[in-house]
Amino acid sequence: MGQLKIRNMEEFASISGISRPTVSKYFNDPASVRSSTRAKIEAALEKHDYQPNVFAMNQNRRTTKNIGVVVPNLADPFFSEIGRRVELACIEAGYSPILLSSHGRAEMERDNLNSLRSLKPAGVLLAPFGRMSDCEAIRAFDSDFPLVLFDANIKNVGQAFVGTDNFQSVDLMVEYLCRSGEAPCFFEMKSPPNPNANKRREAYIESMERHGHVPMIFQGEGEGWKFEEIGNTEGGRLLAANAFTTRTILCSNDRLAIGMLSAAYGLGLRVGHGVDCDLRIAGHDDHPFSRFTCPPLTTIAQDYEAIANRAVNDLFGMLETKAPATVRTETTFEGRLVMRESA
Amino acid sequence: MGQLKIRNMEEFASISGISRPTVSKYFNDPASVRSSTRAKIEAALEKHDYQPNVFAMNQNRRTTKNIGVVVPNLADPFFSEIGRRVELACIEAGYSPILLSSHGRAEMERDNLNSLRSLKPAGVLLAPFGRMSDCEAIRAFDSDFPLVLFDANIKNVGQAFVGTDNFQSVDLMVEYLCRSGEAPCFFEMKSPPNPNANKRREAYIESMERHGHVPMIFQGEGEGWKFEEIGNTEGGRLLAANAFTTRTILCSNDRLAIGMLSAAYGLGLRVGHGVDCDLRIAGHDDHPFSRFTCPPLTTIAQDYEAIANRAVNDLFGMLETKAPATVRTETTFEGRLVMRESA
DNA sequence: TAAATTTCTTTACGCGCGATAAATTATAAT
DNA sequence: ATTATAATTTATCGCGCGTAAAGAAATTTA
Repeated sequence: MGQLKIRNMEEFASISGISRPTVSKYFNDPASVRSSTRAKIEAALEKHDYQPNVFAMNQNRRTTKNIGVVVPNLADPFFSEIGRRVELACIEAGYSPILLSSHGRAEMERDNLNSLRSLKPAGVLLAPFGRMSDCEAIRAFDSDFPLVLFDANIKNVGQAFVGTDNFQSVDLMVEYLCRSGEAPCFFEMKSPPNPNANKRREAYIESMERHGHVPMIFQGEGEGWKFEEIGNTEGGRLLAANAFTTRTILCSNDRLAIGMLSAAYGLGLRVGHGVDCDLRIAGHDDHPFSRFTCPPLTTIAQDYEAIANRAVNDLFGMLETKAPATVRTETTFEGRLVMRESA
Repeated sequence: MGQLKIRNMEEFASISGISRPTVSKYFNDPASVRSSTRAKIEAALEKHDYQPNVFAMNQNRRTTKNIGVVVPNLADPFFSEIGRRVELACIEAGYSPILLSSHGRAEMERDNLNSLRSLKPAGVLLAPFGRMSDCEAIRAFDSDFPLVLFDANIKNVGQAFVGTDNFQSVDLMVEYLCRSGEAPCFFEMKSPPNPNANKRREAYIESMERHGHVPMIFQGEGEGWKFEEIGNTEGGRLLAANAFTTRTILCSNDRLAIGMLSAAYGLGLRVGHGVDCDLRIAGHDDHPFSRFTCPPLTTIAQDYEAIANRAVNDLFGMLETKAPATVRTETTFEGRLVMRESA
């Protein structure tokens, strides 16, 4: 690397034998300069490892290379997984992702968006809380920055939405459960903090009716994001009271199912699809630990990779075409049935 | 809020009736201006919601308010949990945390540190990979920025280290297991990616010998961070082969234990401390899901909150005193035995 | 080879703020 | 009221880079 410290672009330009404005142009877009000068710059770059001052760049550029990525809760493996992929896709595309978690609190989502404002992001990928969100704040943000929603949709907010088709995925599970045994009860939280819960309930009802069954919905008390605990205590209570009307239970998400599996184990109930089993439990999301529950959890796998990539592509598409206000798109990917032993 | 848009500090200063340098001083440290002028500024602030340009501030300030927080893998609940607390503690103290995950790859740890360089952070909190890390890079970073290590220690790197006392915690578990039954075997990965694994093995050996037992160590093949899978396949293989020399197994961490619990379930082995049980399994870390395994996992709880707070305090302490090179401190917190049903 | 085109250099200015010195004013202490 | 001290104003510079305009140089086209 370099012997002398390079303080600024001026110095680097003179060292590389190119004028500063041209060097500036290079860093903005290497393809915008002649290949011979590009070669000179890159030769100098190898010898002297200089990189432009980020703050000065961002202050003066019309638009930064910052991409905000906001998720409701990084402690939830679903979001840490999808956040990870989004982050990497942004880096790949030459942008600087800024990953922010709202730690399960809607007011922090608002704060995060406000923090992002001052970073003048080129665009933002947001997995909103949904109706818990400060929708006004999000809408305002939408009108100021390119915004793409993922995981949870808000009507007419953002230039695009990318997520999983809950109606398809839940129907897939209901169909499988019905075909392989009893029709499933549905277990969820009474006031769920996560946005897809309502969609899944509706999808369950619709699917059950289509299959000629009466929907059977059971709700657990409890607030916040402690799904496992609620699945354990509330689900366990219902199990112990023999409240479920069939011996097959579809949980609104895997974390509830994990809690309920634990409760079933404690009650000495044998979960699985075998003839010697007492009940079947299924989930939704293919949580990273669902493969290792006892028994392993039958669930719906969301296509993390596809969702992340599509969301990023949708955003970058509008960034590059600079399309001001084209049509808002909604893309949903199908869930995949993952058959394991619990149902 | 404001009617007219405020473009810069100059405008805001004139609106609030205070000179720009004083306003600048205020934003640097509100306590540094007289209370009467502070009141004027804050009055204007309420009416016109202005905030200084972050990029201009960071470009010109000697030191920014940025704090880098680098963890090996946000997908691991341990790090997402401790990262979360560190993040919040930084915000509380008026700094801007920048949370970066190295996604399980040591070379990305290096990249993350390099990215941070250009953000001129006031300080950095790093949970390093340990010997997998590019120690040279970390050392170089250490000499350029205030650095505090947490979770995993590297000799003489960083101004401070904060973590859990593995010797105490493992000893606590070994003692409990010995007193309540057989002495434990130790299960770990042959080449573990996480840095505390070696410490825990050594601690196990030391503790076993102190208790008059011969250490019995079993190692599973496998690379990377798929602990559950390795615990499941490799641990399951050892269980099936009846390879463990006692019926009590202490796993190097909870995620391995979770995998092994799943394997034991599949093998029809009854895990627990009851007289009717086939074996006992214990872990380490009090992973968020350990309460919901089947059976619930007996483990060691690390004091996340204390570690996070202490690490942040250590860093901010040296930031404020501007102590150049005082004594390097190492702080370890004790682990707490969490007795559940698995052992 | 000359003309047309692209790319580069030079020059100059602006971005929004931090920092500082000197002059001024407000507050506290005597 | 007088002095000492602290805080503020005024003025001016610097940070590192983006951007624009005009002319020079290199490249392509005719």
